[in-house]
Amino acid sequence: MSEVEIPLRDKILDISRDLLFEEGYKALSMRKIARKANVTATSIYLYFENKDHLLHTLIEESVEELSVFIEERALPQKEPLARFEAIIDGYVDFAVHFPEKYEVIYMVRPDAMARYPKEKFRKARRCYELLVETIQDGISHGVMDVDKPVTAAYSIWAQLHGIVSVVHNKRLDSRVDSEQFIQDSVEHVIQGFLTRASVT
Amino acid sequence: MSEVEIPLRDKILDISRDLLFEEGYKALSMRKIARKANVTATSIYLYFENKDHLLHTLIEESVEELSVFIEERALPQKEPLARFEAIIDGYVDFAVHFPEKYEVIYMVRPDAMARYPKEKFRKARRCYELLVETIQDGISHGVMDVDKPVTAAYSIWAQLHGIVSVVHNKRLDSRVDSEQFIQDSVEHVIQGFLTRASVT
DNA sequence: TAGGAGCAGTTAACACTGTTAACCTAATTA
DNA sequence: TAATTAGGTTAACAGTGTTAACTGCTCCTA
Repeated sequence: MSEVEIPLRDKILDISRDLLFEEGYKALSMRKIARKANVTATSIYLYFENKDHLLHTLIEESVEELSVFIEERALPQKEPLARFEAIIDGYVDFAVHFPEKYEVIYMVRPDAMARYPKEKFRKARRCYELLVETIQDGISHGVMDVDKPVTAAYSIWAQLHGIVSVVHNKRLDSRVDSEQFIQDSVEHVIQGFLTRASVT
Repeated sequence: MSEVEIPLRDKILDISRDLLFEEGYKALSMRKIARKANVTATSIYLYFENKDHLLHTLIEESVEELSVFIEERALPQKEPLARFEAIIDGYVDFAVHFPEKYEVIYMVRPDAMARYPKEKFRKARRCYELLVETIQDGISHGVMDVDKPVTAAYSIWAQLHGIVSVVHNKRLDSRVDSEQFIQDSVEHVIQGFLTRASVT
């Protein structure tokens, strides 16, 4: 078919991600994926235990990419404030530039996640722990004002996800520019955790 | 069967909500609902156009209850700060005390929502607008420090939802007490929007 | 060079899903 | 009494995830 033969496993993942993003979770079926890959549905089971595992693999892939994306931006920054901002910007930038990958992470509901191996969560935690450490650093440098870094980190992820969701789901007031909305919101999130002294 | 004959429509809604909460979205089927109601699957179609509409009704019901719950606590408060706290506490209390109703609101994914009539969103907006107004009030009273109330309100919902989700999905570190976590987080959310002068 | 192992895919089938069309029956109304 | 309607049923259709059993085909070894 194509010039370069893509291994079927990767082809299935690509097709699944596209279908998931375009038609949503409900419309995703093994047979539809197979049809797009010019293959029988049963062939998918040669590479994935079942539909859930296929989705988990997709999630895991995206989480890994998001983690790398954030770390690439954050780790070079040595100042706690700069690193803090880099983490947040990294998260939002990833969501804006790769919506189909970002959405996958949150698209599949926890009920399908029931069998999701606990250990896999660790990967998602890598960035979370980086954020916690950065906040702790910020506190000792006197630039951040937070009581409980662990709680604050949770709140920040939730806040960012909320901002991104509003834009992705097009729930924004039509008069509001989405670029501007994101920029303002992110700025607000950041400022909410700084000491008064360090506000620019 | 039962002493008091519950109308079938209500019975279907109750059974659906329970099944949805206990077994998740994926496991919810028309036939299973019908079986629990001692009725045929097709009977459900006498009261609901299809499965999506049944779920939409469930969501709408919960959104309405949440709105009433919040308004009951917030409207009596006339001071902007007290009302601000009442809205936030109301939201979290509802989520903690009626998890099966709260979860329904976020359980069904936007792809099933595609056909969800735009007008229905207004109801969800009632409390959102109350929050915006309260923030604006707080600003003019000099107790709140927010640039864009509209954006801030979005952020607050997202933040609260994130906090609640972590607890509901039992993703919390086993050493962390969930009651304490909620209390600390909420406090942190609130403090993030106050002027330094008004911090207790 | 023959034969077996194993890879990569297939076909056929099972039990289950949402949904529709056609039908029945008992109560209410004209 | 006759007609209509409300509230349910049965049977069927197309589509779903998943399994067991099969087919070619390539490669390694005796």
